[in-house]
Amino acid sequence: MSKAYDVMAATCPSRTVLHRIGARWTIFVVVALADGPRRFTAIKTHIEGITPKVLTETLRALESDGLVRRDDFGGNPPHVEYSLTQLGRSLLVPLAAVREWAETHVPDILDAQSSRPAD
Amino acid sequence: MSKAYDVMAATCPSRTVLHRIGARWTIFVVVALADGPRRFTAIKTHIEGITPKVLTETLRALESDGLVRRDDFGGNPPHVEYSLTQLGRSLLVPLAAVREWAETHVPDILDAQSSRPAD
DNA sequence: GATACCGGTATCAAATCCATACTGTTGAGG
DNA sequence: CCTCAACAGTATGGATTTGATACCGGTATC
Repeated sequence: MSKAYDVMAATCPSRTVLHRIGARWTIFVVVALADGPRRFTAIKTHIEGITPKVLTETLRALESDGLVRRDDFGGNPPHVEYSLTQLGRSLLVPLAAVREWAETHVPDILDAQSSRPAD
Repeated sequence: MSKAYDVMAATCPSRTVLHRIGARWTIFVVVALADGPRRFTAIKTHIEGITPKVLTETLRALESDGLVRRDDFGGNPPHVEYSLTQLGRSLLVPLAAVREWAETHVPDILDAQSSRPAD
């Protein structure tokens, strides 16, 4: 079985995909939507420190990639819900693993940053 | 077992860690080193389109985080090898999954980008 | 002498990110 | 009526990151 796409090739579409995933806030947003739909403000509150501008951009990008769905319930005050699509949920699997890795290995990295490399 | 670190907390060190992982080229470099040590130029060639400046920065960052080791064999022409540390190899596991996801789901995303979102 | 190899730097422009303030609409409180 | 808050964002302008391109030193080879 040969691969149809190779992330290392400059012209491969998978490169674009990976860059999107690697965008600064993508992983946070996807993980934030892991437990179900959330409203804009809820996401913003949940992901501490994200600015509305960047959150909007990230959500729009994820939406156009088909990872996130935006449901506007209209009315007032505005009511918009964001949720992961099927595709988004499938991405959640590897991203949750990355998040877990990050939370698990914080001490190792803090350690490495403050000491001489040994390994 | 409760979590010691929470990526969603603005002040949590895991946030920094995750941002590093999410840095534009980190995943490419880590994956590029998956099969063993490589020299600077080899990495640069392998990851098409990365510039030397960015590669240097990424490698230095990964090195200071203890994910990559830099071995300088001196001599001339220069001979420097980069390899994953134990910690780096452990990160490879989730990152390889992300890479795989990217390569697998390219069609879905291209599709979503060109059509109206339907979920 | 000219050129290539290797592992990077230097320089400057462009894209992205961040902090902060502000918008429009409507309902509630006074 | 006037003011304020809630929600989902925009606008602005500056800081940070990224990227493109050129260049460096030392050796070996042509």
